[in-house]
Amino acid sequence: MKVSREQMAENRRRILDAASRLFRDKGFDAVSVAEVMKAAGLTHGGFYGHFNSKDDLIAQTLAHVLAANSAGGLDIRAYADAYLSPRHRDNAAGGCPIAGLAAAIRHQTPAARSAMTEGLRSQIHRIDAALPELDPADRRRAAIGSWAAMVGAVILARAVDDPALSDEVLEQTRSWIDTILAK
Amino acid sequence: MKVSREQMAENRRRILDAASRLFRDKGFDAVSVAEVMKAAGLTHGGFYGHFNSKDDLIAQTLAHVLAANSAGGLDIRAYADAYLSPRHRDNAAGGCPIAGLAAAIRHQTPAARSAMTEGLRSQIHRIDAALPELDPADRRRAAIGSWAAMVGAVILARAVDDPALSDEVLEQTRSWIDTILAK
DNA sequence: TGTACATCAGTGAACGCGCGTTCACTGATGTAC
DNA sequence: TGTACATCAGTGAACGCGCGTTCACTGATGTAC
Repeated sequence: MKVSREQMAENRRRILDAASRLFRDKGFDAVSVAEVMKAAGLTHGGFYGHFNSKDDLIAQTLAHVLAANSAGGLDIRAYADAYLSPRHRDNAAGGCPIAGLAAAIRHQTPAARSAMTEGLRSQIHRIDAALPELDPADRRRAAIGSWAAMVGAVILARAVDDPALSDEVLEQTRSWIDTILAK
Repeated sequence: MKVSREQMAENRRRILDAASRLFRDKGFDAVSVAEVMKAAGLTHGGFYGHFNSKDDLIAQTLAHVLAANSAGGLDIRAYADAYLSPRHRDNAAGGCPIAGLAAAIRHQTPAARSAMTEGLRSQIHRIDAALPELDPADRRRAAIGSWAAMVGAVILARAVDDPALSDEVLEQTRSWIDTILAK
């Protein structure tokens, strides 16, 4: 049955939020349209009233979640600590969409790639802005280098089945970045 | 028709080589068993004479390709240059299986995770051994930190649709690692 | 060494299943009067 | 403000397709004599 305009807007938001968590948790391919709609409290048939296709959902979900994650300034030390924590590693569904989905973007549509590119650009800019003590050239290099290390460490820590090695990857990367940024 | 024992062993090797390239290029889900067999010059029906399932193929392919990629010592500077080159970024099919597949391992079987864990362990050890000028604690930290940055940079460079940003991610990460290891 | 035949790697049609997508239908919304 | 009705968001059955997997069959291999 028809619902009010506000209800429809809220349903759309719930679909995007559910998709965002499910995609980060299980990957694009392993999540079905029906699963997303069920998690949003709807049935699968209504999906195409909101999106043109699953690919469209993927692109819009990325834009949605990357916008939400790129707000505000940050304290680089505290940010790296939280990013490289076991808590973040174990919470892919609610964690950084770049760490969770960047590797899968290669096989997605141009719209999805474009959303990821803008998310990465703004994230690098945020980290750059959080390193005021460095001069501009070093700053950009440190922003990109430390961000690559953070993303790589979380991906590797999540891939590994040995908890000790997984913890070590996070801890050593955190310590490495700390040491360098403190130099 | 039946083939000789040597031919069968070669067929098995060709299946693993084809799977290794296809998985790195397109991901586990996007490659079908039939596609792998065709790339190996066989038909899909014979697949189950070599492997128990697609999951079994994935696990054995990982062990196969990670073993091939972990042989020999390395010169860290030259290795980082090649790893963080546009050539490596653009050659996922023939490139590092950790950069190409680590993020997808989370959703695979325990056997596949275990193969990836051993591959990562041996790669960290190789880099560690390539840094003899550092004392042991710094060495391990530098090995893990720089490896995380290399893997992260290649994944990010492959995700991005802007060639200039993609090149910059590689170049700045290379420069960052160089600067640190030269300190 | 030569021959007969049991073995078994590879073939290709067929299966069942889950997926993305479509569509006829329902009934609450919200507008025209 | 109240009423009649056109609109349309959501429902759930159904579709077609590609996938992983199975299986009866083929014919070269390699062993027993």
